Amino acid sequence: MGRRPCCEKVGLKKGRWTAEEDDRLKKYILANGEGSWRSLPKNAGLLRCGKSCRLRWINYLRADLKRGNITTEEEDVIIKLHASLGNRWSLIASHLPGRTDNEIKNYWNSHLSRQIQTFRRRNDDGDSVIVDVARLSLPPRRKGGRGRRRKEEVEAEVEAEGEAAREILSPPTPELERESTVCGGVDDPTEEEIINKPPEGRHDVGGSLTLNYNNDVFGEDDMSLDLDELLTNVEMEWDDDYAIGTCESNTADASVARAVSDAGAAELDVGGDCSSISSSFSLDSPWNWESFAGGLEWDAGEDFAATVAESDAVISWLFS
DNA sequence: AAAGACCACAACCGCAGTCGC
DNA sequence: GGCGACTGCGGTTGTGGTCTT
Repeated sequence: MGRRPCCEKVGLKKGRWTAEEDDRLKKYILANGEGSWRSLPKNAGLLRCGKSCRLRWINYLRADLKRGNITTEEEDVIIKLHASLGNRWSLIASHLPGRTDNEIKNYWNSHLSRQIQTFRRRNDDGDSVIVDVARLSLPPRRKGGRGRRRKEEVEAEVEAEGEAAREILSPPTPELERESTVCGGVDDPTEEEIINKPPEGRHDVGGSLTLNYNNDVFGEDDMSLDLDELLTNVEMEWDDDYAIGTCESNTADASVARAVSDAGAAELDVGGDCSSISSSFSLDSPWNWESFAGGLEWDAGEDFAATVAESDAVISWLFS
């Protein structure tokens, strides 16, 4: 026994909407308001499924939709939110006025995921435990529901999620307690080398960092999240305009994204199922571990108090 | 100029959450 | 509490336009 179709499909039209259908739907909704999608097609004189009408209105006909390409700023927001929220397109869209979840989903699938996939590397012999720290504190997904939610409910949810998103976008910078042997055993480049070296070529940097999370949620005093594998091999490739970060990791779902600000600062995001770590640094000066760690920011979720107990890096510069 | 490949985006489909009866 | 109706969401597919050969 199959599922009952969402609406009677016999005789219903599928495929692209015509201008006349758009006009009819738009006029009906402007006159009668949204909702009652099941009965809407019949009342509006459309040979379409109610779901199709809803999609058409939400993704195309609504007056508050923003047209045009996704801007760099919007792309930045999408990358950051996706690193923390995953494929929760509607939630991501709620932070981009005038953009729909479908639009963002399409943009991600056709642009961003490919970019990121290009720089993603996997190490098949990894057995690291995946701890999705950032997502643990998120509210559960809400799906469906009959009728409209009360306005207060919606506002409260948007506000709560907005707070979370703001924290993700600008997390507090933790105080780093660096050990004295940060560059142990490896010769740093001289100041002259740094000054004279143009921001191009290849900088290979190896480092490790351990973060300890005080975790009351799991009833453990101290849950250690070892990021050694995550940051074992970070390679920076310089371009005229931006830096691209790649990361080799045993963590199955670690990913790296890049973002560029107008000021010329680059940002390396290490996201995915291992919390979210990012560091900003200027392209005007050569990249190094100190500047990366100095600008280190992360989002550990509101239920977690994150402290850096140990930070340890072995650095090597290989100028090509 | 034609054919095939590729890409972007619109639209569809099925699942799942919530509500009213 | 069970069930069906309704709706929102995310994955997937289809289609038209553009680019490449």
